[in-house]
Amino acid sequence: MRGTLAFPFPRVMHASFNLAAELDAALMAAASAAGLVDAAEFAPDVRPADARHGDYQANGVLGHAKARKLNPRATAEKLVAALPAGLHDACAIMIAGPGFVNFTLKPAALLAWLRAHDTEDHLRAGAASAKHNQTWIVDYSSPNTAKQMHVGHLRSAVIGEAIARLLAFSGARVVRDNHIGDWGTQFGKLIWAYKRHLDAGALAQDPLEEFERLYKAGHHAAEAGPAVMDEARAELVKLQGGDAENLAIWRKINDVSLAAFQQIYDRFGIRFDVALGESFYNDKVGQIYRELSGCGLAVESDGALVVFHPEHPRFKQQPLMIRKRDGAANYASTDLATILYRAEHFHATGALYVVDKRQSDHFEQLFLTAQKWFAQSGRPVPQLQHVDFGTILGEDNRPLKTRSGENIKLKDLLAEAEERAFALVSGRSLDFPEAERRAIAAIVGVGSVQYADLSQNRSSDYVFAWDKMISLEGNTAAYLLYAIARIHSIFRKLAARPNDLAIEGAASALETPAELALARKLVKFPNALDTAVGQLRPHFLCLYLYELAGEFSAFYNADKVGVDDAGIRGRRLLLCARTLLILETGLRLLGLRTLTRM
RNA sequence: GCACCUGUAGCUCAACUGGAUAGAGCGCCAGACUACGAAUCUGGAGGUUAGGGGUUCGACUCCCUUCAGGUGCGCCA
Repeated sequence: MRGTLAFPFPRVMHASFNLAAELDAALMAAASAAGLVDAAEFAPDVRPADARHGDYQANGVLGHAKARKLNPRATAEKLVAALPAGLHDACAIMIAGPGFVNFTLKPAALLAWLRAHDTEDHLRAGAASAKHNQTWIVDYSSPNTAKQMHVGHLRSAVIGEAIARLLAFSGARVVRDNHIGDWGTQFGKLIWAYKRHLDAGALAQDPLEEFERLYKAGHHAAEAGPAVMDEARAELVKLQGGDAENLAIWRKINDVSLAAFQQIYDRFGIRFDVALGESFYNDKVGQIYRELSGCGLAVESDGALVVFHPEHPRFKQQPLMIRKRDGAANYASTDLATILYRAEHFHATGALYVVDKRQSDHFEQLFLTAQKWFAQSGRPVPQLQHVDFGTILGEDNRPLKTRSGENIKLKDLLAEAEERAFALVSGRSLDFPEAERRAIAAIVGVGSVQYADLSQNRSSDYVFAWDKMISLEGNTAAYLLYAIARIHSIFRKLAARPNDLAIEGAASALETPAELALARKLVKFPNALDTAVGQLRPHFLCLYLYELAGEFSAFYNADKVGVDDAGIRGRRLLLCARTLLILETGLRLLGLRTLTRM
C-alpha cells in the first residue's frame, strides 16, 4: 500500500507524517521478507505506547504467533532482524514481555520529524491521505425555524463542526448541511397569530422572540377555542396548497430565523455549505413512496405506508412509517428523500448524522431501510452513520433547564460564558485595556463551552458546571489557551519568530529529559488525529492537546529557553514553535479560536 | 412488557474497540518564584473497574446472569 520506507533517520531528511503507520508497514514488509507463517494475514497493530515502554508498540505479533502455535518472542526476534537498517538507526527496538515489540525514537529522528513538520500546510499534507477522494455530508445543528436555539442544540452544533473540520483536514470533501426543521404543523398556528397579533417593532428588535410569542399566542387561542383551531388548520392547508400570502409569511419566518441562527453560528465559527431543510424535500417524497412500494419494501397498514424488517427483533413489529394515514409526509419520508438526494446530487461517500442518541432507533431503522432500498434498486449503498451524543445535565443530574423549567437559550448561555470569562481575565490581567479583556473573554468564554462539550466522550451524558468549564486548571480551554499565550510571550520576549531558519538551523541535538518528553509527545499528533477521525470522537484530540500542553509546561519549568548558547536556544525555540503550531492547529480543528496573550 | 445505553479513586471524567503495573483534573498532604507569564510545575496518599460466573497467553473492554440508574417503542422530529 505504501511505497518505499522513508523513516526519519539522520541521513534522510524526509520524515513521514505518521510514524506508527510507517512502523506498521515496515513490520508487514519484514513479515513477508522473513517468511512468517500466514504473513498476508499479519496485522502488526502498531500504536503509541506508554512512555515507559518507548514511543510505539506492536501488539500484533503476540496474537499472530499464539494463534498459530508459534513462539511469540522468537517470532518477534525474527521480524526485528528483518527490519531495514535505517530503522535500527532511527530507533531503539526492544522485544519485551510476552512478545511486544517496542520502538523508542532516537533524538535525531525526533528532530528530523520536527524540522519537516513546520507549518499547518505540511501537517495537512501529511494528514490528507486518510480521507482522500471521499465526500462526506455532515448533517448537524438542524434547529427548527421560528424558535430560538437552546442548550438542546449546543452539542450537535459544536460536535458537528469539529467533525466537519477534522474530516476536511483529513482530505475529505465535506458538505456541511443544516437540515432545518422548516416544515410542519406548527406553521398553522403561527401564521394564524402572525396575521392577527404581529408586533412589527418587536419583530425588528428580536424576530425569534416575536415568533415564539406569536406561536404561543396561537397555541393558547387554539386550545381555548375550537374555532381558532379550525382557522389555524385552514392556514396550514393553504400554506401546503401554495397560497401566496401564507407562503410569503412562511418564507419570511424562515429567512429571519436563518439570519438569527447565523448570529449564534458566528460565535462558534460555524458556516454551512447548504441548508436544505425539510421543505426542500416536499416534492421529492412521491418518488420514495413509489420506489419503496415498487420493490416491496413498503406496505399499506391501516391506511399508512410502512416498512417492516422481518429479520430484525424489534423492527419486525415496529414499522418505519413513511406516509401517514392522512397522506402526509413525515420525517421518515423526508429523511429517505434526503439520503437519495445526497447520494445523487453530492455523490456522497456517506452521511454523518450528528443527532441526540435518543433518536438511535429511528436512525437504525432508517439506515436499514435505505440500505435495502439502494441495494435493490442497484444503487451504490452509501455509508450512513448516526454520530450520537448524550444529554447535557444540570447539577441535579436532570436535563439542564433554567430554575423555572425552561430551556436555556444559547444566546443567554454564551453571554454568561463571556461574562464569567471576563471576570476571570479581569482578575488576572489588570493591565490589559478593557476592550482587549472583552475580546479575550469572548474567545475564552465561548471556547470553554465548546471545549467542555468536546473534551469528553460524546456518547455519554455530562454535567454542565460553569466553575469547572471556565477554570484554568485541568483539561479546559483556558489551560490550553494559556499555554499558547505563554509561548507567544516567549517569542515576544526573545524578539524571535517561529520558523526562523537562522535560529532553528543552529539547533543542537535534543538532550534534556524535558526536551525529549515534549518532542516525543509532538510527533504523536498524527495518532491523536487518526483516532479522533477514525472514531469520530473529538475528545481524543482534546486529551492529546491537554497532555501536550502539560508536557510543554513541564519543559518550560525545567529548561530555560532564553539561554545564550545558540544551539540550545535554537532547539528550544524550535520545540516552542512546533508546540505552538500543533496547539493552534488542534484547537482550530476543534472549532476554537486562539489568542496571543490573555 | 420489549429493546438499547450507562455503572471506573470522595467528586467530574479518560483508558485509542482484547494488550504490559487502569490514568488525569478537582479536593487532600508535602514541596518549587533574585529565572522567559506561579493562570504554572514537582512529588505523595487514594481502586476487588456495581456483584457473580464464563471465553484466553491477556478482560474496564467480549458472552451469560443479578442489581441500580437512564432512554426509546405508529401517525412529533
